[in-house]
Amino acid sequence: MSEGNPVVELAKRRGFFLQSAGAYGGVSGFYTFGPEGAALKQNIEDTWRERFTIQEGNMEVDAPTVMPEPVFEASGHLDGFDDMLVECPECGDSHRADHVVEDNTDIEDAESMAIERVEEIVAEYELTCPTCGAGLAGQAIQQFNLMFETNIGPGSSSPGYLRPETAQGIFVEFPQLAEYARNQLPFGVTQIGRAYRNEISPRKSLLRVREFTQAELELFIDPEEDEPDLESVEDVTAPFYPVSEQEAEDGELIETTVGEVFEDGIVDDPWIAYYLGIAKRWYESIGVDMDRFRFRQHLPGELAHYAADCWDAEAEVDGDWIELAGFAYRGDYDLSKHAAHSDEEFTIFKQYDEPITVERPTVDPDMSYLGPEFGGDAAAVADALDSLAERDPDAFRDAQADDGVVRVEVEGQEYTVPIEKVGFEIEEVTESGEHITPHVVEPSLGIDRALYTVLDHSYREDEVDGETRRVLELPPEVAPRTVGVFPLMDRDGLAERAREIVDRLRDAGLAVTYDDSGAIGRRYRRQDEVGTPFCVTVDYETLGEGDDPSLEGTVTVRERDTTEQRRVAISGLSETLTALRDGAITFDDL
RNA sequence: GCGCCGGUGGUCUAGUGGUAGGACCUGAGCCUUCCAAGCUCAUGGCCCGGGUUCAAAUCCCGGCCGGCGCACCA
Repeated sequence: MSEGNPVVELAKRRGFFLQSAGAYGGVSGFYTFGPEGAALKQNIEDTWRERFTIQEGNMEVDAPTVMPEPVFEASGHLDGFDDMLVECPECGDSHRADHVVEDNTDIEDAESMAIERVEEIVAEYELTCPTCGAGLAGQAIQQFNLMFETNIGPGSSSPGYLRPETAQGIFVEFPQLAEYARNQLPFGVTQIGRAYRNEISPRKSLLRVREFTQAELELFIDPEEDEPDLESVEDVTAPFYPVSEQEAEDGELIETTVGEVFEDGIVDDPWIAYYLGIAKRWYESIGVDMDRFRFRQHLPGELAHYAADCWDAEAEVDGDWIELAGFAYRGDYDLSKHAAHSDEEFTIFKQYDEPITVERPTVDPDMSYLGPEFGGDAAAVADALDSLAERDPDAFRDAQADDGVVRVEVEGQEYTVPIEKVGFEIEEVTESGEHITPHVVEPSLGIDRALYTVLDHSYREDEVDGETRRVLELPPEVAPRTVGVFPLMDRDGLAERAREIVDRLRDAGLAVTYDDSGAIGRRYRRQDEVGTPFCVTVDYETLGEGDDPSLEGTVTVRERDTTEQRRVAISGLSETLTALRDGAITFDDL
């Protein structure tokens, strides 16, 4: 992934990705996908959509990348994404100031404190640099927010942020999305889109960037009722790296099935297990090497505070394990947050099997009395009576026996209401169900990292007659183009015939490239480098002018990985290539 | 953000205080009946700004970008 890496060199040279705005010196952490990369990325997204949206019966949305500030107040990103950095005056190292405080004092949750307060604490406790031990008192703490900030409309009265994850765009629309799902759990909502994080130090090519594409599924479930179809993935095998192995001296990967890890309690939640199985199949299908892939459980310290359990999909790239995806059980954290901060309900009405009858204390205050008596506070008094009835119905019974008045407190002031003006009753009501806040299961994937991993894992170098042959062994389904069409030579009508074939194949919906420049071998090599799985060559036999007249109307189809060739009739060529691309047949079936 | 190292055509690189050469790639032509063959020609470059100097791509300073290490990665 670093400079001098042959995969990065190839990616730049052949148009997979390049650093953006190079004409202006470049900008760190932003990449442009070139023609090959954009096609590859689109194909990867299409297969994800097929697997996680269509096959799962979920619905896809497309939310804005800019959201107003309250959304991120509710989600916790406004505070949680704010880092406090303090720089050591001696050694120059920067550290998280809140971590320094929490690690060296009894103070907890320094993260949520004001900057000034943390500065005071650092001075009070005479805290020192974790690296060199120099005193940090008096050092200014710098605020660094990972979110890109902007303004919505003129002026700065309406701040907005570029979303740091796509998920919030789904959560905030939950009330309407539940309606679209006819208020039936479970339902899943997917989104593929850009997210933005103003990283301090982007590194390692496409693996750590400031703008990236996420593919996320938010599955809303009833935690008491809904279960995944685990049977459909129980035989999927994958390497698992649970906490116990990570903490062991000689911990190792456990190669086993999804069914087993769930049975053994290694993966606690059935939904997480289910999506690990789905995701493993998908990563394999797009060309991630399963010998360099694993599912790693989050260590206790890594877990977000609301997450019961979390697993990452990881791939080995250049000797490092990088995170490709996270699978988290988020509980009702997200929906509860938005319910608390917004004016909407983020619940689903869940019907009981049988309606139940309950006794419920109610009040129906006489507003024609309360109004004149309490003026502007009348409504608040009525509310207070209402909640008192729910909380402590005995207060009303006592009032009847006692002095005949009910006492409530509104903003510190006591009000007394005659019991006969309260309208207190114990009602028998029939309830057919209750409002529940669904729990969220979230598989969240990084598309750019998947793309980079696929490039890295599919790259191969062969020696052929002393020459290096570079090949991207991309699965046909995701390759930027499915087929290259060449005339054996650019004369004698071969090129014209080849162009006719290009048109036919494109009409059939295939991604085709045409090339008649230079020797045929060079053209094969060009396609090898960008991962085109098949090449079609028009030769003299095609025209009926070769040694074997029976081959008229046929072309050679060459397979990238073996460089073997088979003759195929032009009449069935588009069907054959489509079947090869979709995996309906293999090259050996020809 | 800190430290060290670096930045020459699309890619990989040589090089000097007097404005640059190669290889590959790419394009045109010739040749060529299946895996980067050959010949001819052509396109294309010293990261940006400032300083020193008669003269800077070269030396110095700053910036930008990259690699590595540290920190960060909710």
